[in-house]
Amino acid sequence: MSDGVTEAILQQVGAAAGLRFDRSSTAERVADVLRELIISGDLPPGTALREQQLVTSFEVSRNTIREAFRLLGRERLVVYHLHRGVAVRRLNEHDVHDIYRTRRPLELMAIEYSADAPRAAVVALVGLVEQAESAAEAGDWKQVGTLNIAFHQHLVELIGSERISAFFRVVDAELRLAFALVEPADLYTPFIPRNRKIAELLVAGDRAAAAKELTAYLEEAERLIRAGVRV
Amino acid sequence: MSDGVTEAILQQVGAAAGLRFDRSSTAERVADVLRELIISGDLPPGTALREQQLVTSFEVSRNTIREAFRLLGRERLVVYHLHRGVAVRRLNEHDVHDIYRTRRPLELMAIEYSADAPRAAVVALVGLVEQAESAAEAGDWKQVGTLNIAFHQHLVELIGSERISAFFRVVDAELRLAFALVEPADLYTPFIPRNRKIAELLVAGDRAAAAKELTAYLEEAERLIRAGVRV
DNA sequence: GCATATTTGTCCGTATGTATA
DNA sequence: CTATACATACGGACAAATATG
Repeated sequence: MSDGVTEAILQQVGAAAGLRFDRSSTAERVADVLRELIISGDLPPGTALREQQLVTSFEVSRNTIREAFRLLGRERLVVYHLHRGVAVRRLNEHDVHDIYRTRRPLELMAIEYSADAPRAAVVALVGLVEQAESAAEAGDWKQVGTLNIAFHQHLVELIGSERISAFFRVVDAELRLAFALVEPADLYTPFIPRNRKIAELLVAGDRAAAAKELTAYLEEAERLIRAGVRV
Repeated sequence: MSDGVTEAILQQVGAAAGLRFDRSSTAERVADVLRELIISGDLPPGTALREQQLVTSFEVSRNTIREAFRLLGRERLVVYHLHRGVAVRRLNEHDVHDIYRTRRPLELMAIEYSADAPRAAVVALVGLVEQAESAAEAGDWKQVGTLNIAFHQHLVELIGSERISAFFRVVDAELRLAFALVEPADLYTPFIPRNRKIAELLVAGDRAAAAKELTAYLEEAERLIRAGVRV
C-alpha cells in the first residue's frame, strides 16, 4: 500500500529542510521542497502524493499540505483528481508538443530582442555554453542539464519582461517532468554544439542564422522528448 | 472596522453562486467568484480580504478560503503579507510597464504566426471589432472592454499554443486591476479604430504594417494606463 | 510605549462522500 | 456488493503577529 521508496525520500528531505522559522509561509516552503523533488526526478511522474504521508514526513498539518498542493497545481506540476488527491503530473505527447509550441515563439522573439539587449547579456550566453562543455567532459550530466536550461532561460530573459521570464521558468519546470524518461547523455550531448552556434551567431549579430539554428534545435529536442514520452 | 460595502458585495455574490454540489473543488469555485469580482472592479485594488468575512459570506470553512487565496496569489490577483493576510493587488507603474513588455512580443509574434493560422481565425478578428463598434455606439463600455480583451486574446491564440494563451489570459486579468483607475470611454474609444486597422491589415496579409499599427496601439495604451496608475 | 483586541498561521478532530480492492 | 482507504470539507482551538486605543 504505502510506497516505501517515496516515503524514504520524503522523510529525508522534509526533515532536513528546516521548514519552520522562516520568513515565508509554511505552505510556500513545502511547495518549494516538493517542486525540487519533482523537477529533479526524485518524485517521478505518476507518484501519488498522499496527504497523510506528507503530514508525517514534513511534520506539518494537512491544511498546509493542501495549500502547497494548490500552488503546485497552478504550476502544472501536479494534477488533481477529485476525491482521489494529487499525483505528480505525467506529460503526454500533446503536452510536449504544446510546450515546444510555447518555447519556439518565445525564444525566436528573444533572438529578435537580442539586438537591443545589453551586449554583456548576449556574451554571457557563450560563457554558459562553455560551462556546459566542461561539465559534459566531466560526465556531470545533471549539471549539463541545469546549464542547458540556464542557457535558454537566459536567452528568453533578453526580452526583458519579468513575467515572460517567470512564465518560461514554469514551462521549463513542466518540461523537466519528461526529462526523467530520456537518457541524459542522449538529451544533451548533441545540443551543446548547437547552443554554441546560436550564442556565437548572436554575438556576431547574425540573428537570422541564429533563428534558423534555434528552430532546428527545438525541432530535434521535441522529437527526442516526444519519443521518450511515447514509451 | 468592517468594510460594509465589501461585505455587501460578497454577501450577494457568494450566496448566489451555488457553491456546493458541483464538479470542481469548493476552493476552485470560491476562487472563480473572487476572480470575477476582482477583474470586474467590484473589489478594487487594495481591498483587504479577511478570512472570517469570506467565511460568513461564502459559507465555507476558513481552510477552503485559504486554498482559494493560494490560487489567486499564483495569478497575481492578490498579494500576501505574512500575518496580515491578503489584499487585492494594486499595480504600480513598473507592473504596467512590464505587462506591456510582455504583451508586445507575444502579440507581435502572433502577427507573424497569422501567416500560418487558419484564415477563418484571422477573419474572426474583424467580427470582434464590429461587435465592439456596436457596443460603443450603444454606450455599453463594459461590453466594449470585454470585446477589446477578446480581440487581443484571439490574436494571441493565433500562435496556437495553449500555454501561451492561458498565460495571456492571466496577464490580461492582471491588467484589469488597473482598468478601474481609467475612464472606460478614454480607454477604449481611440482603440477600436486601431483594432479595426490591425484586423484588416492581417486579413490583407500585410503583416509588417499590422505590426507597426499594433506597436503604436500598445504604446498609447501603456501611456494611458500608466498615467491612471500614477494617480 | 503599553495593554488590548483582532487577525492570521497552524494544528487537530470529525463527518461525509467517493473511488477502488 | 461490501469494506476500506482516502480525499473533501467543516469547525474548534491556540499561539504568534499585528493593529488599535
